[in-house]
Amino acid sequence: MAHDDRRLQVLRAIVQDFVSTNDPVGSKALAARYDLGVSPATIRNDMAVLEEEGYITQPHTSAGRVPTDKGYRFFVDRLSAVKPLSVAERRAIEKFLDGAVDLHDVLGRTVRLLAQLTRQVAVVQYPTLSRSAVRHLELVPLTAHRMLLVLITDTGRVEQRAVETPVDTDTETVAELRALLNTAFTGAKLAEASGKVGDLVEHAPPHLRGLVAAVSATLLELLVEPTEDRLVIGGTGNLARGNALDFPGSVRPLLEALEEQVVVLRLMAEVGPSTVLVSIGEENEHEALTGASFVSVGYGSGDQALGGLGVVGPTRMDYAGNMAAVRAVARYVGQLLAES
Amino acid sequence: MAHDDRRLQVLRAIVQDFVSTNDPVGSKALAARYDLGVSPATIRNDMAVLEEEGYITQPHTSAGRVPTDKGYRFFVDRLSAVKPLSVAERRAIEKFLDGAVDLHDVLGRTVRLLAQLTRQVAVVQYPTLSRSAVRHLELVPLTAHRMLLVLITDTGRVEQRAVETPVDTDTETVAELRALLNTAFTGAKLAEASGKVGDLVEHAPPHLRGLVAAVSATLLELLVEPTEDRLVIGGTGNLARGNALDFPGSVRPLLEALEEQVVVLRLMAEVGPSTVLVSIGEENEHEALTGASFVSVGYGSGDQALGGLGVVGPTRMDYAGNMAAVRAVARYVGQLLAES
DNA sequence: GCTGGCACTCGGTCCGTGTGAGTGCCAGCG
DNA sequence: CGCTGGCACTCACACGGACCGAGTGCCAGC
Repeated sequence: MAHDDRRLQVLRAIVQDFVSTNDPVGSKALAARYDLGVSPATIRNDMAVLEEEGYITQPHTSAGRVPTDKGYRFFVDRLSAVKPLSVAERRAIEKFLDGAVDLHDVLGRTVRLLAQLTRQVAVVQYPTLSRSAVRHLELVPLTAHRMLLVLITDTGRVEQRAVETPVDTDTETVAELRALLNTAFTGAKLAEASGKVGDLVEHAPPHLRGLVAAVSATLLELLVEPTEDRLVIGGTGNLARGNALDFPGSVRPLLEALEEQVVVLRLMAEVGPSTVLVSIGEENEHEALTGASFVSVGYGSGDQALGGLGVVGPTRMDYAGNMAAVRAVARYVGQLLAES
Repeated sequence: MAHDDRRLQVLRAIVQDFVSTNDPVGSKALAARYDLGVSPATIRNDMAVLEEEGYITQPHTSAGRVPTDKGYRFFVDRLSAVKPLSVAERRAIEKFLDGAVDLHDVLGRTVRLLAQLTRQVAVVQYPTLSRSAVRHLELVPLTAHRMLLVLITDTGRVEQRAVETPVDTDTETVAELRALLNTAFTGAKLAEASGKVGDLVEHAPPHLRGLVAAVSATLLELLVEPTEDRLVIGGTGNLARGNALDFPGSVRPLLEALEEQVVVLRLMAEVGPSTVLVSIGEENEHEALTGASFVSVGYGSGDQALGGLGVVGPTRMDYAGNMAAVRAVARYVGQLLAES
């Protein structure tokens, strides 16, 4: 019915207006700024219904309406068209990311780029180890009973750990060990690698078995642990930008939650490439994020994400724009990593 | 004279009181809380003098006094005793830093530790490459004309860069090249390494010369560039903690300056180990930091610093405590890196 | 089912007042 | 000569009432 239809247009207008002005929006202002073809009084009726249904609310009696989390959710799911990026923006992305020299640099540029495009806090996850493949394993002898295990993945990540060896080793043994490891693991997805470890130890020549076991143990640690703790964050200054109203209490818990990383990583765990995930206000499990929204997407060349990236901002954010920016950046990053 | 002496005690009391209460401090409160042995009226006279000399100021006519940057400077230089850390704190430091698995982890823990101890924003610089020594150089063939150069330093840093080779290479050539590089560079300070590059190219066997040149060029890049862009920041949530008065405008420019990294790195460039550097308010060159103070010190085993670490906070901070914390943490980090 | 009119609500702002912390100055005291 | 108590003065800030205007809900009429 034209009836319901207009009501949704009213909701869309409210969201758009509130996002751009940060003022609760009243019926009169709506009628003036958006061409809804009806009078303020009619809009008021629609607003009353929308409020009853929980899509909007009034901060206080004589103020305009503000979208609720539910309102934003509806807007994101049903009312917002994907906003294609301008040519200039696409070019900016390319230009910004080109010339990155290594993974660290790529992610650093990415996070700055995202923060700049969206004017929000940007987060970028390092490529998960479990979905990367081993490019090379290197052993560097430090002392007779100590060596450094270096893992280089096809996504450009480099991880390292010291290994205490049970027996003294000479360079020759190390070379042998290195060859053994690389034959076994090079090219293997890290997720599969964990499975191979047992095999390897079993089939290792007797004089190396102890060493292989020690190194494998460390390698396993490498595969499991650090997936947790790698996140690049940027644009935190944007939190202090908008109206103080954006974040009810203060930005402090939010900053702390971001530094925790775990919180964000858990959110990112759910994203795949191609589908942009939007988590709005109260939908976020972590308390510190209940006043914020999170827009994220996975990046990676294949169908499985290597990692996630996204932005965090007030629920009052430009969802369409941020979703577009996040998706576009993820696509470029995916390409970039596939190339290298 | 007892005269001047008391005036300095008054200044010290003002700083201490203001730091802990965040209220401009009046003559009466001073007389009550600190045992200065004189009446408020006398203190008022001293305060008038201190104000004339520029050590304190009144926010407005009928308010108490607040230290100026000059006042803090005097306090730091002449009035504050180094506050030794409690045994519990020392133990906490040890406990917190032990169990770090690699450099990234060490620095991550350090920054969290510092932020927690001081309740300020903490910054930790990665060990400068130029003062580290080469532990190992690794070449990983990617394609026939592309390889990855990995530099591992004695401080645990790992840097990598892709190298486009002018000619196709096979594994044997790569092995030869690797051996050549490691004989030339292993153990060398990176600062010296730059000098050796020319020599190496000249004396390289003819069939490798092109390769050596290409790799060396990349190596040089590695030595120069990334010293700029490595900084770990933590505890930014602490900025939003204290009174809003602490940072006049907002915390935004400060957050942005911190993300810039360059600003902080320039400050850190000046620090050596053993001497704690304190930069107060207007003393900071960068505009965004003029409302903040910066306490930093170098860390490293020898007499030259491998890098710097420190905290950033409002000029109204506990200088003695922060200086002690920063120094203690730097000492532990230095030890930790020397061991590994 | 839309519209214009109308009474009502209530947060924000402005303004005048009171209050209290803090000051500077001064005369007197040890 | 320096310290002290007293005193008049200043001024930010909190409090409270009045006013204003945006916005609402409701209702009768088209």
